[in-house]
Amino acid sequence: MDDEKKSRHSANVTADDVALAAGVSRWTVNRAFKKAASISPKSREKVMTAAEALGYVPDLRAASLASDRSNLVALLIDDFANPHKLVMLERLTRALRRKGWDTLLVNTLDREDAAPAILNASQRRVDAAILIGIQFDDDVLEAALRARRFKKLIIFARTSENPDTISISVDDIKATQEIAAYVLARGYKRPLFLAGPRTYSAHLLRLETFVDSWQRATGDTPENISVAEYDPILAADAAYKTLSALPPQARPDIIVCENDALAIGTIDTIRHRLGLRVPQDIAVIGFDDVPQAESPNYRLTTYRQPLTDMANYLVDVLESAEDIDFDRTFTGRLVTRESA
Amino acid sequence: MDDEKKSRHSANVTADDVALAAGVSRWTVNRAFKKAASISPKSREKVMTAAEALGYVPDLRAASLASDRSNLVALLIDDFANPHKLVMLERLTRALRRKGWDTLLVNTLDREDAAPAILNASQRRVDAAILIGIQFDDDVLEAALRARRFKKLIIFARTSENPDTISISVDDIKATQEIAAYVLARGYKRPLFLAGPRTYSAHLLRLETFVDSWQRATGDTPENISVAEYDPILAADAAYKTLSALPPQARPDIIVCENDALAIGTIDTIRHRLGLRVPQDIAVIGFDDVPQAESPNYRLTTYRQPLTDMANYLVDVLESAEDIDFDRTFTGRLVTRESA
DNA sequence: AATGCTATTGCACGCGCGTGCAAGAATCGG
DNA sequence: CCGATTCTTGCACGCGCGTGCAATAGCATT
Repeated sequence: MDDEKKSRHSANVTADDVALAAGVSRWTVNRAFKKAASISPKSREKVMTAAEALGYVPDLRAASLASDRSNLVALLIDDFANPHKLVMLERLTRALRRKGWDTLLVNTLDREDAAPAILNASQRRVDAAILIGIQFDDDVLEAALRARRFKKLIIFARTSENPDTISISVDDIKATQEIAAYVLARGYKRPLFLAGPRTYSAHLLRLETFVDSWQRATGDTPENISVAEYDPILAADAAYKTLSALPPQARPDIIVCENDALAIGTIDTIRHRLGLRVPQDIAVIGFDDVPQAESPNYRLTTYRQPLTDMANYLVDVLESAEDIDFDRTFTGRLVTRESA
Repeated sequence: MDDEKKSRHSANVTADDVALAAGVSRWTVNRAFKKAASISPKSREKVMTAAEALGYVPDLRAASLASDRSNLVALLIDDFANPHKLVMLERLTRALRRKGWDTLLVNTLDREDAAPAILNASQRRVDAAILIGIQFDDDVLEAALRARRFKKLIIFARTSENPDTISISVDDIKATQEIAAYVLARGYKRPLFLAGPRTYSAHLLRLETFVDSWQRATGDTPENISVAEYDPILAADAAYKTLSALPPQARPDIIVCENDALAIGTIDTIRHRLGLRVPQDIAVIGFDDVPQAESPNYRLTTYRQPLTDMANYLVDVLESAEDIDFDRTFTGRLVTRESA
């Protein structure tokens, strides 16, 4: 109709149009779209029908600009090899969306692009950044902190000693102690710990805790090996190399893996390349409880993190305004299946 | 300093502040941040140093609002079980970011929340929506189309007959014919096709093509079974049920799977639950070439989609303004390993 | 019917930047 | 050294909505 006023932009229907159609002011229109607004049921109804007819929905960019609150978080991820990340993405996006938050997915795998990507997210004025990657401690984390626009920087499912950071994770020490106790109780004698990259101190926690617990209980120091990435293929190779070099009587009777990705690669290797049985010849324990762990072909004993609770807590943290110390660890549980 | 004018909002440093510090106008400041802007090297430098000192970066929300171009795409995904999706996320986010696009991750797994989530993305005025899920044909796709704000609706790595949609995918027919020819050439006699959900017509393409090709070449009609989801666990169960019911001489000598997730579950079952060898007793072929396929434990023969090319093409589509028919299929290649 | 109170509504101003054009500065040939 | 070009720069106006307060309408009470 009046396409004069629609100057440059492709005739967007705006709150003004709806206001005109509904016979109210623009502000009433926008109020109709907020749940906790003071508006009479009548006018809300009028507005809504008019809006429906015109195909109007509020523009979140403008809302964000005006309110200085974007309801957007950046999800930084640098690990696309571990299927468990997919589970985390699902849980996080779901929990966030439930409370009206949107998720900007930022790929920081390529270290060159990581800093620009983070900067870019900050230019979208995200309200927080969530890290669910691996190698964040160094450059990436620093870049994220330097782009000082993140009101909150949350490390999810990993501990971090950085004080500028909110860490939401499972209690690794408690978890690993539980695993060690289980291994002991089941009568295993020669555990081997298969760890991920050793570069970052936080990653050593499970390894150290396991070694400590075992030493304390038995006096023996368990062997351990580590791989450069959390990759089942690398785990498979590392396990093969170690195990095939050992005479049968010197073989570990259980391999405790830092996570399920490593555990699955290990099981595959034990069976196919070494021709041994799991758990009869060598048992395996993982960590995370990925979907595959439940498969009849793995039946992996593993430690499940309460991801949903953690995600919900994360959203609570986002919503709360105070600037207190939000760090929190959760307790998961050992899921015992047939692999150990 | 002058915190009077910073009224409600937490003293954001804006282009005006930088302009003041650099002794230029606000417009010059913003020009300095666009690569293709007419600005003298001198003033750009002045602006940049001032910006650096003040910690200024342009606000993309405001830019988007003013220009009616968000440089944001919504990535709709409803499948978090297949690790291949993680690879797709990596490739897509990388290709997009390279050209200045950001990615909004929208979880449409929960059918209840799918429509609101899509609506919400449209309220962020994303420039396009990309679907990389599975069950999109019906409600979700319709919801996406109904939220008529997506300038482009792209179906990635899957064909779609919907005319309002841009489909970027691998040529399934060609690919499956190549697989069928390979199976034939390797001398297999009794193939079994393991398919995914049958609900959506597009998914039947590989199955139908394989059956057709095989019939044409041999006169025989291959058996086929299907599972309700692309889930290795379901595939494992289905394969077990079918194979264990068959006497050895009636067993298929090769199982052609609609994708790698199914193939991996199948291999696990053949080995562990049936105690048979791959490929000597039963060979297996997949589709996608997930990272696991390369593992020494699987060595899966599979069909690799040129994901990077496809992602780059997708970005090209986003950048081009014309409203032509962008549908395009790519040709991948059969990666032969030891599983078949 | 007047009064007092609360539930609704309207509005001025601002959020930070892009567009398109016009004014000003720099450059060049003769 | 001057007028003609070409670069740079500045600016009015608008993008669509939120905030906080003032104005108004609605309602029950006496």
